[in-house]
Amino acid sequence: MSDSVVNLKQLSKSLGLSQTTVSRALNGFPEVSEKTRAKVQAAAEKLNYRPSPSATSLATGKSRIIGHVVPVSEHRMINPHFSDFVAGASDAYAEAGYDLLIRAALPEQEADIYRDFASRNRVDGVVVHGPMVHEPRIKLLQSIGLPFVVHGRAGDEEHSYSWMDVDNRSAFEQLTHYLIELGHRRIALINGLESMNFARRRRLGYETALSDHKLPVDPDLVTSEDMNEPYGYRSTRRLLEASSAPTALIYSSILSALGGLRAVNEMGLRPGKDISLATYDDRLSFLQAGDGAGQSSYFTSVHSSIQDAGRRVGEMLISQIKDKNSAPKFELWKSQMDIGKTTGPPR
Amino acid sequence: MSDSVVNLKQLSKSLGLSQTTVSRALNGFPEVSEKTRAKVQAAAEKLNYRPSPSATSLATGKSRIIGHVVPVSEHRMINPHFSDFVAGASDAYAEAGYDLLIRAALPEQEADIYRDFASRNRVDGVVVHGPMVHEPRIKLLQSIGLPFVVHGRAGDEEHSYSWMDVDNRSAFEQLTHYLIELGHRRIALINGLESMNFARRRRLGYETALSDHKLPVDPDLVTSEDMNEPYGYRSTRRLLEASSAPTALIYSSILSALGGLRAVNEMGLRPGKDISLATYDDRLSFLQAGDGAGQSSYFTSVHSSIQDAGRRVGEMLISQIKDKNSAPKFELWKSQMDIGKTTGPPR
DNA sequence: TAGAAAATCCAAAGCGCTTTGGAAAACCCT
DNA sequence: AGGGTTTTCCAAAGCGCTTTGGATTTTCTA
Repeated sequence: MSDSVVNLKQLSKSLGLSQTTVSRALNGFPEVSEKTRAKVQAAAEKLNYRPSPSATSLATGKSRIIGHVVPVSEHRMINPHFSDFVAGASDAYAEAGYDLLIRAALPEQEADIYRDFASRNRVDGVVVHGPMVHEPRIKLLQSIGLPFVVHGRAGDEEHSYSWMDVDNRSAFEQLTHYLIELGHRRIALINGLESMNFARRRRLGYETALSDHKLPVDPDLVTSEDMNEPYGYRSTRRLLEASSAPTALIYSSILSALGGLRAVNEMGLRPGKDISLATYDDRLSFLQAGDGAGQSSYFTSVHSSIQDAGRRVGEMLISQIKDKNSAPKFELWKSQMDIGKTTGPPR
Repeated sequence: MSDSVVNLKQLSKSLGLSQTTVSRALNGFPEVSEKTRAKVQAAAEKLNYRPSPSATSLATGKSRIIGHVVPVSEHRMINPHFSDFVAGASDAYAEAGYDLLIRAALPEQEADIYRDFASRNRVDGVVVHGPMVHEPRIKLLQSIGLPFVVHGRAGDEEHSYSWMDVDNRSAFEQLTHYLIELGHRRIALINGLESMNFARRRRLGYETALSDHKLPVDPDLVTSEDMNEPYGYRSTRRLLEASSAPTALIYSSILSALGGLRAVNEMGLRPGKDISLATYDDRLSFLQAGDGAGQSSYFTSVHSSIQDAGRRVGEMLISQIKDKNSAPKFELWKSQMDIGKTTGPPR
């Protein structure tokens, strides 16, 4: 309760012990008897002792901080998926006694920031967000020697670093497959930016399903942009107003799906009847029903919680930091399919 | 380019100067000649010198980190407005050489975290998010002596601390007023949690407008919950299916407005014709059109960019940290009204 | 019970920076 | 040129922790 600030020296003086012993007692070293350890812990509690992070960090070379650099594009668009991911990650960090540090950066500054992070150990490790098909950050971080876990995967060398990803390819294959079986022949894909690896994999899955059914791949039915609501609206309108409109649309994000839904409604089309909509769903918390109780979702979707992903990536990174020279770990999550009300046989 | 790590000692040895002089040269102290300062800076650049944050922090007692504690509710719902706010704030921080630290916490842990932050100066200041009507954090932070800026305001004592807020009350008064002038008599308010101060002010504005026009305030037309999409959907359906349904609805967030739109569409009502929808709009980046070019918005709304707010709050906090005993500063932003396509005279 | 082994503790040296309190050098004026 | 300023620099003492290398005490073994 007391807000007085005690440091190690004062604490050990009050105990009549050396700083060494007190430090060791508190940090669980074996060369201190359980009796004194208990005494020390009690005193620390009572005097409200909290070690200074900067002093600890200076002495150990560890900061107990995980870095996230968030790429700020020219449009200052912040990826809303980021907040859910971070919620999960910071949860894992808090449990392990780590803090989360964020630095906003233009893409071209990112490399320099990593160097800065590492050279003066401001952070003990970083999470790499949004890996591209060609991902220079991975080699950079490896050469710097800064521990990292990638959320997603880069296009190549999947075994030289740790990552956690969902099976985007099979998710989209499954979704497309389902629509084809319903009878759809012209299916559009409102994809994310295909410089991103996840988007490329999704497209691959989509095309695989089409090919499997001997259906043509029409490039006019695929769009690729930053996944937000207006993009979903805009591209849906454009596609549906074209001469040979698709009968089904697959969205790479529920945000663009919401935009698509708005467009469809505005055009007087009934989802699931006149037009079919399906989407990938990151289970963004602010779009989820609060109760969560078994009510089936509105959109037909494949889903996987990005918040859970954040937590898992955080855990993986921390365990990697603790055991520095452990082998890279990979985790590939399957996403769940969920039939909602927005799909049906074509008219 | 070189990844070698040089510290002050090595740098000063290579220059044939003392650590004192080099440190002073780099930190812009006047007691060093411009000639040596230039020499020092050149060498620092060449050797890629970066001061160690923990050492600096230990020596100065300043961490150059701003703390944000994000309250994690039981539902693990992360406020999506948070990501945009943080984008703006971290931008301001980056400019001033500060980093942003996030710690996830259950509401009951928050006080302890502030104490922890301050006692060992892990952070130099904090941003207080989501102030309640009664806000214990303010007194706590004042007693601890940790600099802070509130995003929003608490209900009382507005002059003892720094804050930045939008004029929620007049914004909602204006919106309600507009709907009344269009001819609406039964107007619903889909509000945020009214334990939050901003929601209370919004309701006040809404009620003021009604009273000004001698219209009754019907508690059945007001709902109060966490602002997300499903909430908007659910409450809209419920309200519109009731015996004496409103002809217009005002939403406290564009997320619930999107939910409301979904409900309305599903019921076969045309927004702006059969039913009027208006909303407060935080200009969340992922709902904004990428081009931004003068296209009028879809929703009738009052708006103010929460990202800009984040940047401003960040700036205010940093200036307060730099000038510790400056008087509290307040900023009240007016929000802009924008007539969209979702409102019209009642049927 | 003596001697060795194990358990327990400590003084002091860092970690990499800032800053105090001077000292030395350079400059300025009459 | 001599005195006082002003400028320029430095040695060393912290900041609050961890950790090395011993010293001291206790426990165990025969």
